[in-house]
Amino acid sequence: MTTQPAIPTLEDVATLAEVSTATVSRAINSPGKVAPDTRRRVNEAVAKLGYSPNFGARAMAVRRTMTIGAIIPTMENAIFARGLQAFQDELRTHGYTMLIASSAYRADTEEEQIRSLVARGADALLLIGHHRNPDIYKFLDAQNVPVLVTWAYDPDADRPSIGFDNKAAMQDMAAEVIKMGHRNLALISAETASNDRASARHAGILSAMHEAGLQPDDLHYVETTYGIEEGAVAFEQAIGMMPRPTAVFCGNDVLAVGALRRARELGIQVPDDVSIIGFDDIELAQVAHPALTTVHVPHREMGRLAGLALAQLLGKGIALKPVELRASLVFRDTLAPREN
Amino acid sequence: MTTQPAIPTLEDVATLAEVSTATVSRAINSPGKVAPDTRRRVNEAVAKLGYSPNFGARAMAVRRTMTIGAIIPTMENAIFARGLQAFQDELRTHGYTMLIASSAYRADTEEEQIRSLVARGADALLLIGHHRNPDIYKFLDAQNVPVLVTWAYDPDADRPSIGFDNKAAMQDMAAEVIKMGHRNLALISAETASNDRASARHAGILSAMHEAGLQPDDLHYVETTYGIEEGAVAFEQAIGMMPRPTAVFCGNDVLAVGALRRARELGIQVPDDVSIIGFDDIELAQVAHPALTTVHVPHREMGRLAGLALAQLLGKGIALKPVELRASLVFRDTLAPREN
DNA sequence: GAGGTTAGTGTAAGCGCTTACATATCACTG
DNA sequence: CAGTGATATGTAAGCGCTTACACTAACCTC
Repeated sequence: MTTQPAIPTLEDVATLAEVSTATVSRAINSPGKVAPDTRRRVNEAVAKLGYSPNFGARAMAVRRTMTIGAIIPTMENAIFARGLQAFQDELRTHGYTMLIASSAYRADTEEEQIRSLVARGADALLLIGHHRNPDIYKFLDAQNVPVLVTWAYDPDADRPSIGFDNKAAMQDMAAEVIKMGHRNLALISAETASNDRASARHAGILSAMHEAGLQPDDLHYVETTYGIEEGAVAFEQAIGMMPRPTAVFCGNDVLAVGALRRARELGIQVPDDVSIIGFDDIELAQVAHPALTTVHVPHREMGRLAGLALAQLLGKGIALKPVELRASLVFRDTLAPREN
Repeated sequence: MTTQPAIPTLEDVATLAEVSTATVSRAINSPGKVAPDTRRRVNEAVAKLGYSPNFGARAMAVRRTMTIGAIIPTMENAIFARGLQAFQDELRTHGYTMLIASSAYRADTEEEQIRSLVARGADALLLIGHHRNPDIYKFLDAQNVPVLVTWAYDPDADRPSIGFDNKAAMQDMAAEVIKMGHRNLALISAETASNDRASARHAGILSAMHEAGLQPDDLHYVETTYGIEEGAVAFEQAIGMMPRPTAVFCGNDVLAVGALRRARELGIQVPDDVSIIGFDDIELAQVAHPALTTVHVPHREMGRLAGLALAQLLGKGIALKPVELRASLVFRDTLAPREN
């Protein structure tokens, strides 16, 4: 059994290139400060040894990582994928790297992930939604890690957010649905325990109902975990309630697609027998058949602006400012007026 | 303007708790070695200061990170999400953390990501597919970072893989399709340039055709980038070729769903006018209408086994062994016999 | 040709942590 | 009660890197 060859370090490179470690460091990080010939020798040594700088050591010496952490509730089902992609692309143009973690919609896991990303030296964090344990915000302050909230917008929260008003968006949609004559409504909501967007969307419907003079009790409410199958099960439950709903709101498109499928399986016509409304406007919404009526979220714009804001904060010290984006209603084929 | 409060370090905790840094370190990492009373004092100091250990410094001192890197081609569309989730879950039970990066199906980006994860101290790497620049494998050897390949299986490759035989799986499916009477075939393939799974699937179809006495020329071939819309466009192209194909294979379910949609838009009946076959069996496949006939990939099992293998390698020095899993055919509603 | 730049390089301290080793206590044991 | 072992803690070196500062040599400038 041969002994492991040691992993090459800066010093090994320096020895091989016959220069000091300082020069190697400079050759790598600011090539302009080094004579061309020296640079060449260093590069050759790097290549020959298969040298890779130790990120941890570097981070320790310069005291920043050029890394920004993002924690999203889920990686499945692409709800956050598009926005994150834009976020990452934007960061990249500014020289930052994104580190990503997912919390499975659990507050305790999210907290763990926050601590882990901070430990890994994230220079800043992107978080989804405002609501979380105040202790963790205190911790972030102690660690001096700035936080930007997205997928939500609340100018009054103590952390800046770049996003849209979930409640207002859903309220607009609900108002339209009510205007079309629907009176018996249902909502299949994602779990609201640690998801302030879900509660806001719920509140939006209630608010629209209130404006239209409907009673909160007129809304059948089913709460379920995330997933297509879960949406299907919830739909079956909702459609069985009395009086039977003529319009079923879903907290997100994934649940809506599940609902749509189950409706088909039950022989219930959409939108003739029942209307189904989603939220998010992910790609799935267009592919579904019939194509889903939903609330369009400006994923890419949100991600891009968030990346820009954070890069500018870190790079130029420009403070984070709340930015409100508009969600819009997308009417496709799953919503129809209620004939009376 | 107040000056930034310094970020608390081990030493700050030590001072506050009136012990040495060594004791704090022990109190945190092996509480059993520290007197209960001391431990309490340390914990209080940690909480009070909002202390978080510096991961980089720790990694440097212990020379490992308990972190495993995974690089997947894409985060959109959830193809890899389920497998990765299982991978992560398994790693977690062994005390490892997963770091994830996506390469957008680009070889150069993947190489960058590999270097970045290695720099960050990944103790091992999970990679999709065997094929990549030999230099990068050399680099990984120099850095002494073990690699496990997945989503593919090739016992003859010089790196161990845990996955399935893409060619054989697609060949099985193609044989069935041919047996059903289809003679005019088309394949909408993902880009094969840096995607050995895509080429293997292509090869599988050709192989089945060969067995059945068909000519390779009888397969219309369209290559496209990843995405639902891309699948739709490619389908329109494929269906216009002469002789008109009666069965269209797709390199993955995402392309297949796009094809399905375009077929509907063009008024082409599936499976009466044309059969459409996917690959992967992601959730989307069941939701599509008609439900997609596809090749089921054992995502979860693959992820779990990969995680286990890596954890055992790192923890107990158990060498990685290639493991072949079986992909299976799932017949749903988009494939029908060809009436002659 | 003395004085002043500038470019290129080296020396060494220090980033925050772990851990081998040394030391100090204390409770037994025979 | 000297000797032993267990338990708890401290001291200090070292992990791989960056960078302030110091130094040298070459090149101007007047």
